[in-house]
Parts: sequence; structure tokens; C-alpha cells
Amino acid sequence: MGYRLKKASAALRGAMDKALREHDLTVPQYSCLELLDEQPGLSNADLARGTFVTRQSANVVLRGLKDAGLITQATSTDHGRSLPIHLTAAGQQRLHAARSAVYAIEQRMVRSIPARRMTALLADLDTMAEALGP
Amino acid sequence: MGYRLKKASAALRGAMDKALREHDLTVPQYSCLELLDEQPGLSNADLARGTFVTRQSANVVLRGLKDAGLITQATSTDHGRSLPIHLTAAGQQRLHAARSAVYAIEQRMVRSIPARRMTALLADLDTMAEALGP
DNA sequence: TCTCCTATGTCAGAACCCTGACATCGTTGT
DNA sequence: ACAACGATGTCAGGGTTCTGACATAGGAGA
Repeated sequence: MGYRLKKASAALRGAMDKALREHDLTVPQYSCLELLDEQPGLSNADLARGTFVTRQSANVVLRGLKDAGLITQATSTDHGRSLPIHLTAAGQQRLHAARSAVYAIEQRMVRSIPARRMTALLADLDTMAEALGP
Repeated sequence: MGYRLKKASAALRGAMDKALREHDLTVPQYSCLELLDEQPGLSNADLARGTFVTRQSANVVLRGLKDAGLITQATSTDHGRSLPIHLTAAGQQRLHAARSAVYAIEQRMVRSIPARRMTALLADLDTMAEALGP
């Protein structure tokens, strides 16, 4: 079971990595851009949770995106310590360019399995994640 | 879909990492030991394919295992360039000690989903991996 | 035989991710 | 009001993985 899960995950990672390379993006970078597009103003810790990595790892990825001018992070805040992050125009543009390539991969994956099992498959993946979780 | 797969995979990886830490092993190290126990004499490239990583990554992992005295690698071969690898007695012992912890995680994962969907779930994971593969 | 192709082992560099640790800010409970 | 706790951002160090590149061994085909 763990073997199959690892195998499928590795295949997805490889395919995404290859597709995103043409857009000068890595998988974690794309994940962050996608999250920020859906929910603008997320903080470093929010993105870490959303991409299933630690705050430290997310911090490194964000630094790369910041250096590339794809995101902007507030330097101060009026409430708490979290510094909200937003996409720049360049970030939106880059995301939309890469999105089609990623969606094509998602489609290739989804269409390979019977539609009737989709909901059960998604539910089982979530169930397994929760069974191992906190 | 990709999100769920990543989530489940991250949960598994985290749980295994935590369990194996008590045995002074990392996930890729354990994977190599398990493969070598099932099929003694595998080469570096064989292990790379079996663990879904590159030869370079496997090489680094193997160096760690060699330094720890858990495996032995032939220094020469009579056929080709591949250098067959075998577990040492210490390697077998370490593997058997860690195996129960890993199997417990596998059981927690498997029992969380209905038994009727198991075969379909495994098949779908394989199908997706192949759909993204070569 | 000689050449081309594939597979393998290896080195170098970069990116990603983790654990451990520290300081700071809000909230909570006393 | 004040101390304890949790959440956040950050630094340092180490481990894993990737791409790119090179040299070598074996087999396939002209």
C-alpha cells in the first residue's frame, strides 16, 4: 500500500516538475502561487500548512518567489505577527501560463480511472491521510 | 486530485519518518534495506528504480548505509559495471527491528478504509502512476 | 571488426525539506 | 494585571533529491 502511494506520488511529482520547468517554476513554487491566487493574503505559516511542509521550508520557497518578483509581502502588520502575502501582476501572469500545463496532467490522471470510483478514491485518500495524521 | 494524493503521501511520509527515527533510519534508507532483504544483490541503479529516485540520490543513501555498516558492496564484478549489494548481519537486525513499526503504520492506513475498496484503490493508484509515467 | 547505443557509477552544484532553537506577539486563565 | 501558552517569523545545520555532466562497460548493427 505505502509502495503504491509512493509510486503514484512520485509519478505525479515527476510529471509536474517536468511540465513546470518550461515555465521556470518548481512544484512547491507553483503550489504557493496557486494557493495565493485562491486565497490572497495568506501568511508564511498558512502556506506551509497548505503545502504540507514546515514554515522553514515555505520560507525558503517564498524567498525565491520574492526575488523573482512574483509575490509581495507586507513588511508590517497591525494584528499579530503574520505578514500577509499577495501575488504581483507578474505572479498572476506566470501562474496562468503554467496552470494549463498542470491541469493537463491532472486530466491525464483523472481520466485514467473510472468516473464511478472517483468520489470513493478521493474519500479514501483523505481517510488514509487522517488515519496517519495528528 | 493531485492535492489529495500529495496530502496522503505527506501524511505517510511523516508518520514513517517519525517511527523510523527511533531506529536511527530515514525513509529512503529503510526502503533500500527492505528491497535488499527481498532481493539480495541488487545494484545501485536497481535500488534507484525501486525507490523511485535517481541513481545519484540512491548513491548518497547507500553511502550512509555503508558507513553505518548495514550493507556491503562488492568492489568489482565479472560482468558489466553494476556492483551487487548485500545486507550485513547488522543490517538484517536493524531492518527486523524497524519493520514492526512500519507495518503498524501500514495497518493503520489499510484498516481505515473499507476492505471492499482495497483492490480497486490499489489498482487505481497503479493506473494513475502509469498514466503519468514514461 | 568497428561504431553507435544503452546502462551504470560517479562528481559537482543547486534546490528543497527537515529538526532544533530562539525571540516576539496575542490570547487565555488565574 | 500578570504569567503561561500557542502561533508566528527567523536563523543554523544537516539530510534528501534533483539536473547536468563525464567516463566506462556491454551489446547491437553495419
